[in-house]
Amino acid sequence: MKIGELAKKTDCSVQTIRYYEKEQLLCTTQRSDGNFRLYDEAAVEQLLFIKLCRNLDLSLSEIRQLLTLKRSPGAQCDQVNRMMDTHIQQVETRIQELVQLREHLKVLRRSCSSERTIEQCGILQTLTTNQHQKR
Amino acid sequence: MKIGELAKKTDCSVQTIRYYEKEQLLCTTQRSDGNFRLYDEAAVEQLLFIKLCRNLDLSLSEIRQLLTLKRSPGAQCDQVNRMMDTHIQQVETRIQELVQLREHLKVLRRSCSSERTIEQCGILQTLTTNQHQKR
DNA sequence: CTTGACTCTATAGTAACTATAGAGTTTAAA
DNA sequence: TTTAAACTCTATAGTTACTATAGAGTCAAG
Ligand SMILES: [Zn+2]
Ligand SMILES: [Zn+2]
Ligand SMILES: [Zn+2]
Ligand SMILES: [Zn+2]
Repeated sequence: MKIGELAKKTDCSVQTIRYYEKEQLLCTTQRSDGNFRLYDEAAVEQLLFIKLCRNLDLSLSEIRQLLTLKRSPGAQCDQVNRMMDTHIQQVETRIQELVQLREHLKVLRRSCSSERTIEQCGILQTLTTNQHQKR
Repeated sequence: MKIGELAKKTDCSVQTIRYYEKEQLLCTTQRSDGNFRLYDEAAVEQLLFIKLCRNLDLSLSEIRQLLTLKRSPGAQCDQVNRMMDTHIQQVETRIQELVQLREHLKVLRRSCSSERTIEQCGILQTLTTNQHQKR
């Protein structure tokens, strides 16, 4: 199949597929007489694997590692598991950062109501005068 | 004061300050005879304001809008308030996405233990065989 | 008068795409 | 058979908010 069909089957844009090839996530394929890329079912599988990983927010570099690991089926699982653990930890940290941020934003938001002018704006005042003015 | 002192006072890198100038978050300043940028206290204030906004994850474009608004003190607050509301909503959404993602990752992680080989890896199997294999 | 610390501009790199431009290829209808 | 539409190719630039150079100029102290 040609790249357009692969794109449709995997719900992935044509440019993204070419990008993944350049980034070594998909190996270079056969080409037709007219220099069009030709793919088989294995390519569909691989691209779907990549998409699932991206949905888990794994980076392209991490996915590249996973693909390499898949090619040595006798090796131990440790690396895969460690990658997952690290990744989960990062997501956890990010969630906590965002929860804190949300609280900051909500407090700030409460410092203003709609009927004010910019001059009286509680939000802008807080952001401006915070620690460094009026002692 | 020169750019290095401003950088120290605001805990902001010299390159970032120059970048903010290019992006119109800081206006172009006076220059010394030797073409060095010269700043006053107002610049310190403004840069600290920008930093606080960045800590709230506001984009440079949003901050640019806020700075513009600050310059028309008679106008109404609506725009500021609307920007905050939108921003809070985005953070909320992102938190929910990440919480879901975390659950996915945890389930996936549980499908493997350390003593396995890649071939038996529950994680890789799940990612590979998901919907599209085995009917 | 030279050394070192500072500053200047311009350019490239980061991550993971997305969006062109300009050219060639293939398929189908007219 | 011509021609038009639809597809594909490569190469390049843009996105965000910086960071990191290179190569040159400025300034103060010793
Ligand atoms: Zn990760
Ligand atoms: Zn307000
Ligand atoms: Zn926002
Ligand atoms: Zn495993």
